[in-house]
Amino acid sequence: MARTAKHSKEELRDMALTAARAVIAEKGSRNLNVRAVATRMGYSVGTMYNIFEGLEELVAWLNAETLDALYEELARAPVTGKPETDLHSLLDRYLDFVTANRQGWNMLFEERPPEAKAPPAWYLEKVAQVFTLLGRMLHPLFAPGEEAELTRAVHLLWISLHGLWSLDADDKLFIVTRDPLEKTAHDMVDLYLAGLKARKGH
Amino acid sequence: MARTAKHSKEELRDMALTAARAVIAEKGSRNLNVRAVATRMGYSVGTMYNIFEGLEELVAWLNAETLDALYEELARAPVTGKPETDLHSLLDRYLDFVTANRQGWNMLFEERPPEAKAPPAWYLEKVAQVFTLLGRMLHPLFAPGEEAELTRAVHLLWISLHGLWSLDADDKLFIVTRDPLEKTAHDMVDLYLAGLKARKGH
DNA sequence: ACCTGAACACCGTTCAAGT
DNA sequence: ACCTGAACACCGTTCAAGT
Repeated sequence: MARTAKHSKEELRDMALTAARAVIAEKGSRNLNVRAVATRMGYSVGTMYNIFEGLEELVAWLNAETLDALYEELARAPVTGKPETDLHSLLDRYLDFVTANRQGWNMLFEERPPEAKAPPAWYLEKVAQVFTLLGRMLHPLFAPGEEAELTRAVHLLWISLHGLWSLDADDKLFIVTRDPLEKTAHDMVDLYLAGLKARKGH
Repeated sequence: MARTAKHSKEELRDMALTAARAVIAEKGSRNLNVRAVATRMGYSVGTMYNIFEGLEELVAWLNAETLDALYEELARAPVTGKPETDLHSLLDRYLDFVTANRQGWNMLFEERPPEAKAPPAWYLEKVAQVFTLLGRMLHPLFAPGEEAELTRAVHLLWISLHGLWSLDADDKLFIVTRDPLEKTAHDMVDLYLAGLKARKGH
């Protein structure tokens, strides 16, 4: 029943990713499994292991696509040079993206390598890109030569927002507050801006 | 081979929780499973379902114990009335606890109910308790009648720290920064305090 | 009433066998 | 070379059968 290769490996990978997204859309990311993807793309289980090292790699590819889409969305945010304006409009794009890509977004947080395994270089790069965006927006709040402080501020803000995303992805935000995600995100940025400006005054 | 009940249901539950902690200590929380716990406590698989509704309930009990131990540790933090001092010493207890209870701590973040299922009342209470502690410490920074603002500040700070805990639990903190958890936590609190004081100045 | 353990329904992954 | 699908090694959970 074997067939001659009708598709290149890249095509097969795309087919698998498309099939995976369909499965997720239908049954949720928790019910994503190798057999369902294989069936949907019209191949057998074994072929999945020809395309990917295993399920984890398939998920990694999905997450890479999600991160790319996110960055594209964020990079379109305007930079006026006014940190308040810029950060809030960046945040709005973040929030729009999260709303529009619920399942994919949640899957980013479900990634849990079995053992402490270093993430691939491309992953680190994608994260660094987002940091660069934030850094550009916070830049006016810092004097020349304060690059270390700027970097630090970006990291702290990112970690804080991560707390918010992560609670939201787990549907646990309501345990902390009844306020909507959007309001909480903007409040958090405001508090950070206040703290950073106070620091500048020194 | 059935035996007459030598243990009450409470005793069985304690035995199961102890066995579970032993399994976790040996093989990690990801390798916790019903069969391993049953074997270690000297009972059969079926008995586990006599004690608990399922694996998830066992994990919930473990997490409840962890949260209790955490609160006991935190509640011993001194309250001098100086927010800077108090918050940082609270943070130190947090960090000590996390270091001393790695596995249990991580498990708190792995909890992922299959469907959006409301957490039990006791869970909400335990979280609210921690908020109360934080609120007591931030209290001096707010004028009388600003209770809503105080509550808001507590929530935002808690969410931010959650971002830090959650990255650390996933062994992903190093992606953001090479600074140790402790330093980042204290820096975050400092930035918050700066923001809150700036607000007060208005 | 309590406990057992075989059995069921799933998984991810492997691999000998087919074309 | 590529693909298949049975088989393996695990899981969580159930339940008829034992005491």
